[in-house]
Formats: sequence, structure tokens, C-alpha cells
Amino acid sequence: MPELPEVETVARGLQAQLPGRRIVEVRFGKTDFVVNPAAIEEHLRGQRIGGVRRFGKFLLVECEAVAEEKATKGAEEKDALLVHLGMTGQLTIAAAGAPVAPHTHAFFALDDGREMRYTDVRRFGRMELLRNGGRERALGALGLDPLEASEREFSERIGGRHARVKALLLDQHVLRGVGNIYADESLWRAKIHPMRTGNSLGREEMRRLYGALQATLREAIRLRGSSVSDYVDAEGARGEFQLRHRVYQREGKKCFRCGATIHRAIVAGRSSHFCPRCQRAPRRRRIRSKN
DNA sequence: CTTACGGCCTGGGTGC
DNA sequence: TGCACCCAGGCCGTAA
Repeated sequence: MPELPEVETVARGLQAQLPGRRIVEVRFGKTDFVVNPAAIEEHLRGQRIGGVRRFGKFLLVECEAVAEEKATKGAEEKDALLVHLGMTGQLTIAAAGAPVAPHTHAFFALDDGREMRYTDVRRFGRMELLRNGGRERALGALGLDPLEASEREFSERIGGRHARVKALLLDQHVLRGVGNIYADESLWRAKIHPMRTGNSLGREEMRRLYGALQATLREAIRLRGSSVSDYVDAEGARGEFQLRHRVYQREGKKCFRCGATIHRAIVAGRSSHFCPRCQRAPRRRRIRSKN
């Protein structure tokens, strides 16, 4: 599942390969995950790739018209191809003649004979061309990057909320980039139960969670992400952080810290994995009803 | 406004 | 061999 570390790894891989390359042709297979595919085909053809960046779980492939076409466009914000990998999306670079993996639905032919390809079994991903002002509309509501947020900013965003901490970590409007794997792994490291509410966390717990989240994300980036299903990097290689998972998809196995049995429960509508001994459950759920 | 929840999208894996 | 069912992340509508 591509979350912040996986998307960061893909972005770095593409950034190492794509800047300066010109897109000579765009082709699509299925397009139900693409916003206005015709506009992408027409507009990106001939553009030069400037750079590739990650924003939360989104990839931004920044493009610009080459010199002779610039005059007609004027000086405006750079165009960017926005890509969200969903659950099973893969954005890879391949030789144009290389075998095409099943479920490959987008091809961006480059001027050096290679192709950037988008493969996505489930097609829960998304692709859209962002032009003037589109960036703010598409990304403006997202929260802070957890690796850029200060401990104070983190505390302010989590601490004032009544929602469960698991839901808050997953909420892209609170923090951008955290998904189910890294929420569960961070909560385990910080010894905090996923059903705790944001405003129930003490100063020390908040400090632990902030530190655990950053440490987990940084280590996962270093190991090039978690390959639990389809995730691969821009070169098609799997990550290794799945080998370091302490709770995610370890239901019934022993806690690495205390030996208790890892549990799984639905929290915030998502499978949540935790150690019932290390991560103490809150007293009780508050239940709201009318009278 | 905040929170919780169910449904929808898709198709590989699983279990019978 | 077939087939119903589960599940994943993001988003949206609805209700409290």
C-alpha cells in the first residue's frame, strides 16, 4: 500500500531519471481513473519534465512547455501531472519495448526511447493534469507533512480533537501521507492504543507518538517502503520495510516487545493491529444518543 | 462544526 | 472446477 515512504521512494526514483526528458507521446488503456485523459494526451505531448515531487501520498510530475512553445502560454504556474497510487498503483520506467505488465493503463513515451508506465490492478488510483491554480484546489486542503511538522504543530493538530487517534493519523486533512501501515506501526512504537482520543493524550504520550511516527517513516524510507501487496519503486523493485513490521498484519502473532498476542480490531473503519498489553485500551467508549 | 458509519469503486486471494 | 465472499484506501452522503 503506497503511503508516504513508498510514494517518497517512487518520487526519488523518478526524480533521478526523468528531469530534462521530453514526453513525446501519451497513450491510455482504461481511463476510468483519469480525469480528462484527452487533455493529458494533448497537453503533455511535447512538454519537458522538470521534476518529480511527493506531496502527501500524491506524486507531482512537473512539466513545462519547451522554449518555442512557451510564448503562446505565457508565464504561468507550471503544469503538473498529479498521480495518486491508490492501493495497487505502480509508476515505473521501462524501455519502450519491454514487456507490458498486465493492468498497465498509461504510457508516457519519452524522447530517450524509454517510457513511464502506470500499472494498477484495482484502479483505485487517480491521475489528473493540474494547470493554473489547480494545485491549490487539489492539494490545498491537505494537512502538514508529518516529517516537516514540529512537535508543537503535531500536538496542536491531534490534541484538540475528540476523534480517535487512529482516525486522526489517517485523516489527510490533519497530516498528509500517513496510511494504515504507518499509523499502526507508530502507535505500537509509542505504546498508544488506536482507540484513544486525541484529547486524551498526555504531553509525554504526544511526544512519544510524534517521535515514533517520524522514526517509523524515516526508517521505512531508508528501506525503500513496505511491499505487502503490489508496491514497487520506480525501477520495479520491492521495498524491505515489511520485514520490520511489528503489528501490521501480525494478528495472532506474538508482540516483539512483550510476547502478548497481537490483536486486530476495526477502528476508524480500518483494520487496526495492536498489542493489547503494550497499548492499553481506553476506559470506555463514550456513547452519544438522544436521551 | 465534529464525529461515526455505511456504501461504492475493483479484482486477487481464500475457502468451501 | 467454480463461485461467493472478504478486503483494501479514499471519498461522499447521511445522521447524530
